[in-house]
Amino acid sequence: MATDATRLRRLLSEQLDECCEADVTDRIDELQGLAGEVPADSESDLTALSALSDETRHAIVRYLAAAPDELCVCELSPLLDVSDSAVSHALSDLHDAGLVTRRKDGTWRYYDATDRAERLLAALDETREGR
Amino acid sequence: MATDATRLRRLLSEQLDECCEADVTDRIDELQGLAGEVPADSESDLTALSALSDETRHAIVRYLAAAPDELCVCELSPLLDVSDSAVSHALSDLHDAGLVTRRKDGTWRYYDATDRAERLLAALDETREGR
DNA sequence: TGATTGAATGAACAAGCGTTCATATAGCTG
DNA sequence: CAGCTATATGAACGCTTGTTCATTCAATCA
Repeated sequence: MATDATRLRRLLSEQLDECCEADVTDRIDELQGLAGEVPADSESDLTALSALSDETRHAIVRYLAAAPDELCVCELSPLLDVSDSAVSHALSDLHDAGLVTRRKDGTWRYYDATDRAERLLAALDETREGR
Repeated sequence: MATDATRLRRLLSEQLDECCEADVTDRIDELQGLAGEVPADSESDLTALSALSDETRHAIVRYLAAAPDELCVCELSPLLDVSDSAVSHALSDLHDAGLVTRRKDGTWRYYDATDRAERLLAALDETREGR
């Protein structure tokens, strides 16, 4: 993290009527203390969000979450307007991101949305701006 | 959505012991009916997820959510190891995505995480794989 | 008003990413 | 085994996107 905090010092000088150097360093420490509350393993969070932010993958997860049971590639493909290969790639990415489960049954592979995926979709649905 | 469903027909022929053409079309209708349960305005969902999936923007929202009150650019910059300009760009994107609020106070602009942002972070935190 | 400063914006380049096409793998069936 | 079929995987091209640098806007104060 950058260490130049000249503007921050100026901000504090404004906020606090009387401001000594200790106040400034205290605030900096306080802010950096927030980093402790930020989860360390944010990488899996980023991959999950990134996976869900693509139109194709998002649609797949929506369908999997809406369906009462698991679906296979051949059921998803007709709904999606991209090639089977693209669906397969998308499902692999989603699986790696922990957003879908994968089950093998003969030549067919069945996929379903994970709890993590459903929680994220619920968060979106429940906070969507009314319009 | 693609209309070729030859594989789907084959799958159904396997699943159902006795399978007539009506069964196939019924299943197709059923699957396409799922589309109705998929939110129409998914564009704002995608922008929100995409905005949160970038490391810089994600960190900003984490800090804003962790801080007891709103923060300004000059308080975020020292924590982030990117230029002030990048922070400003990131905050604009987050604001457009509905993930942060913006308040003007003199020359300073204060930002805070929205409910939508906090719900998404909570969904991530509560479903993170234990490891 | 002119100077200074916090923040926003535009252009532009590099890096990342999603799709398609081609090929490979794995399971069934004869 | 040979052939077929459902997915998976790899390479590669084109588009998107995040950063930096430079500039502009906006607000305060002399």
